Amino acid sequence: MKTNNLYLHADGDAFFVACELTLRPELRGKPVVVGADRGIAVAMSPEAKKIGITRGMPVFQIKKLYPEVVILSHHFDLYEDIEKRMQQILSSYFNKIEVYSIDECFALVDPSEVKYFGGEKNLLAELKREIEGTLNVTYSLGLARTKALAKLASKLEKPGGVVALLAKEDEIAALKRTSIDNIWGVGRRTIPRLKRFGLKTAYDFVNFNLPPSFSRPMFEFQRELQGEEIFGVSFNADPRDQKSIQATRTFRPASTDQKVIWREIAKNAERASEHARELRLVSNKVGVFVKTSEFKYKFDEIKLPMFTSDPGIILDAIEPRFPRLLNKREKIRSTGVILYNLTREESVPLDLFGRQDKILKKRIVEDAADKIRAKYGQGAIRRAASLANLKRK
DNA sequence: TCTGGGGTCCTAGGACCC
DNA sequence: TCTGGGGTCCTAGGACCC
Repeated sequence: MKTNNLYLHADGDAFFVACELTLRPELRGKPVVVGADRGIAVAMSPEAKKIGITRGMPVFQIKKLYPEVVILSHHFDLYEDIEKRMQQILSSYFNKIEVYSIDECFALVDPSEVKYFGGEKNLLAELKREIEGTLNVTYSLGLARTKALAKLASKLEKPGGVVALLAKEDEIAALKRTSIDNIWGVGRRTIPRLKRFGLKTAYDFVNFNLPPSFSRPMFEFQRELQGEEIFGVSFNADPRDQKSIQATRTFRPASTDQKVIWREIAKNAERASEHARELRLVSNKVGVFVKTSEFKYKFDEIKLPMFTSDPGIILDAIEPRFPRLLNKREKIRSTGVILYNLTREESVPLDLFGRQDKILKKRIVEDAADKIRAKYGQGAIRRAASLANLKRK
């Protein structure tokens, strides 16, 4: 049975800025940037884009070059709240939706639905009216035969665009208008490879005979753009199915001091394991990295002696391997800790000696610490390591 | 004093087994 | 004696995404 599914993609316009403006309407019409704490611009209002600010531009540079720009720091709770309400709106229209990221959703659109609204134009207009009326935030909408085409469609007339690609000729025109640099799934490594074959647009990509040396995802994105349904809309993932958790922080000034760097790693291990405990997940493999002031990464991976979310055990495992990430000459600007192989606590098999069991009991201590932090703030409790030095205990 | 932070999936190659 | 051909699991590293 051949169905004619359609896919909707909704993409928040300058989402973090738009969310901030719901609380600070007096800033509307001004150049506003949301900058990840003292770091780089992650979202820009159209006015800020117009004067030349781009994603990734360092905040210090923006301040210097464009003193008139308002720079806000981010508030993820607010964005998540608006995302949830967006999810509710979409759920009231469609049976199957997928929250792809904090500012993007997909929905599977049944053709009967389109009919019910009297055509795709009406459906999209109605949806847009409801979203913007309720949330006071604008989204660009794309409707097409596949996910990849819908995503391409929503990009075409950002911000605030509503683009339906139903007729074949519209689809072709849209592919021709999209540069090879802006294709979902084709990243910075692959773009130059494709350009070497003379490809310039998504249309060229769709009609290109990909050599087998390209990876599977590349073939899948290509077929999606050709109109073949490869990616379905998946129901929202349970956070407990998450496969990794990471915590990383940049610190200033960059340092070669082992104690300083270790303290940062300890803080990250605490934050990552706290997050794991919130989700009641445990890990048996940990990754640790440092980033030098030249932006060079050094990475190591360590198998843990058991499944755990205890920062003490995690730090004990990292400690002997830590010195080889450093050398005297290179300054370190940030560190990170990543927990892999996340497994639900309740599904971890107990080992022969019941060690695992003791670890889980030890969790109670950490839980108490988490509660205190929740009540009195992050600084209330810290492991000795993140306060002081290499010699813990 | 200069550039966040947090994720997923694929692949090639080695170990091991029959 | 002179080395086939699978399968599966794990790992490290790379590529992609927001």
